[in-house]
Amino acid sequence: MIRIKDIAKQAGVSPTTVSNVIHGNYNKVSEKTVQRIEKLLTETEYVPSMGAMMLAGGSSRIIGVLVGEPEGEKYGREGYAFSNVLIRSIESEIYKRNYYMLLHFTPDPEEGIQFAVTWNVEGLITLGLHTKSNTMIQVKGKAPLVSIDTYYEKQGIANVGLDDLGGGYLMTEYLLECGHRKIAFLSDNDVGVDHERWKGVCLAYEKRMGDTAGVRHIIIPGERTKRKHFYQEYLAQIAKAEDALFFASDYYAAEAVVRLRDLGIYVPEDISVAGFDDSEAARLCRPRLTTIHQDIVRKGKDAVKKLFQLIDGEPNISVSDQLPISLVVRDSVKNMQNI
Amino acid sequence: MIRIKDIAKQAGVSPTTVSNVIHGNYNKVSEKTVQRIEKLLTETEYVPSMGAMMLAGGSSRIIGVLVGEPEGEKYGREGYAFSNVLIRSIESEIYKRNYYMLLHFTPDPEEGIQFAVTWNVEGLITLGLHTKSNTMIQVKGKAPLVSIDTYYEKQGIANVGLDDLGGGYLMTEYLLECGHRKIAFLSDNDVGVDHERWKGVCLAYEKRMGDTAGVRHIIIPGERTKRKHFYQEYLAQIAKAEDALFFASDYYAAEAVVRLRDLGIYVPEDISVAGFDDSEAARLCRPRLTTIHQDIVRKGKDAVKKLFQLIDGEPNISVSDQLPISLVVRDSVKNMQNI
DNA sequence: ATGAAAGCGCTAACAA
DNA sequence: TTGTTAGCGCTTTCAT
Repeated sequence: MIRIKDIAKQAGVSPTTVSNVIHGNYNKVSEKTVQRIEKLLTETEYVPSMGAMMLAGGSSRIIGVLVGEPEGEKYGREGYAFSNVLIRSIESEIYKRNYYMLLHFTPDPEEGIQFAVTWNVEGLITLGLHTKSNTMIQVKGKAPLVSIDTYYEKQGIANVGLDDLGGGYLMTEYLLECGHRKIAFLSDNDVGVDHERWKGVCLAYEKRMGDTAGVRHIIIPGERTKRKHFYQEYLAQIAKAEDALFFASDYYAAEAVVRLRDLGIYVPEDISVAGFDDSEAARLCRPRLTTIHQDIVRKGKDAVKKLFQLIDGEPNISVSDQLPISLVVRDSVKNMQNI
Repeated sequence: MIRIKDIAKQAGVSPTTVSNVIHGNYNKVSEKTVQRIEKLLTETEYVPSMGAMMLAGGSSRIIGVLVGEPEGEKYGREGYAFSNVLIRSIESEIYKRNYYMLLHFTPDPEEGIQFAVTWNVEGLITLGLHTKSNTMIQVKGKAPLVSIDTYYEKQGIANVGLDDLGGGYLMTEYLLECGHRKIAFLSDNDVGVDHERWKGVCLAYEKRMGDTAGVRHIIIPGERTKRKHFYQEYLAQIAKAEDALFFASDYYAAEAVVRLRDLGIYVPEDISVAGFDDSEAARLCRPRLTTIHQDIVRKGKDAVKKLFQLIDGEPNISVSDQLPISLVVRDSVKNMQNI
């Protein structure tokens, strides 16, 4: 391993000068020395020792990314494609800034804090953690924190999320336009993101119909096999009672389309189905899913961007971003008006 | 931040003693002191400074995980569910051993090496990297390396993979049993994993039929929209020419089922389709996919296990592991014998 | 069983 | 513009 000291000796200068060149403090070093040292740096394939940097400078160049798994095996193991795209996007943005991503999966905030302190992370991004957990990390940890898709009572923690309420609203508005009156919103919980979407559903329905009598929220099991049993017991009667089923994710919607078909109920002829996310599942499903589009890659990018604004101490940072959503009309919702 | 020095002062001992307690060198410290110090350690919520450890001890407790993206947008963005499950499994195993996972996405071996050296990683796991890239990292990097799903000309680099050849063999054997004679194997490349699977196809076919005249390998585009165009142009005629289509992944198989249906070709009535992986897509597809099962979580676990065997310098480590596969019969392959 | 002291590679305050 | 120096928190030899 080649050290700054070695470079300094070869160049006949002091370590400080080399350090200055490395960090681009060109105003402190003469043109010539810069060139000479930079040449040596590449020739010798100098690589910094992060341990020493962490110790001496107090800067680790590490961004910790904490991923919770609130619902355990939610979506079955492979429904996590969502977080995978997000993680790729986040890592790519972090790396671009010459930082590194230390990734840990845990729902436990204490574990998260310890993780962050141990590595002296310069910032933290969390996803899939509860409101409380994020708050605890924010309070006890000293690193800047940006959460993704979390809602807070009082503003205060930086978050990048979605216009979830708007998504629920937009889809419901569309379903109503298509003539559907009995609408069920199905999700595996009623907090945070899904709660907002449900609020959007109610809002749109009430605006158009004057009340929320025709709409209901059905909580389905997050665990795959439990959900399967739930559907075996209730799906037929749910389908009978509703005009349209609006799911909180495309994955759930695609799965339901298949389960309905197994029951001899066809989408959209017998019942309409809508999803959320505009994921691959929506395009692969037949009928192709009408859904709400969101840009996951951008979510990751924006989270990293906001985190670095926080790290750089920029003023006037918006605490909470709500990325836009849009309606994607495909084939899973029947337009009753055209009949 | 509380340091060893602080603990030492409070306990009235030297830093050395505290360090010994932390590292479980109990033979060097008296029973009493151990207890007193351990109590202090938890009370004060002592957290080690990794920077100092890296610098002083030379051990980073970091495992680098390198993920390549050889095919760019292969599978569309969200088909990466596979690597997501793997990454979770790997991280969990690493963390259990009190190590940490630094994750970086890059197809470039040079970048990977620099990454590893910068952080002085104690070991490296790679997935989705080319044979050459892994070899380069092995040669130039000094950290132990375990690759996943890579094949090498000469043995030498530790790898955890699958019995891919066996998988191709098993499925083809089954397709033949079902009476299919014209079989196409479809994948987006012909190296490594997919090449082995194809070899298995040929082997099984030749064993049963005496030659490989009825079997062919079709390379489909890895990029989603290109694949779409490819199918628009050729899928109908491919379907006409074959009895069964055996895809290198469930994702591709599920997608093809849908595209075929769009063309009015029904699975399995008009043509049989088989997948590989036994992923969520296989269960969600209708008809449910007949496929080859593999245990991705175990793949991750085994890779980490092997890496630590390497790190610990254990003797007699198998260089290359091939995890078992099994045939999962569902509904996408028609049994012609029963008609 | 315990402690003193040197040093890992780097940064940053201060001097020159 | 360049150099000197004193740590950062920890491990590790070597004394005691």
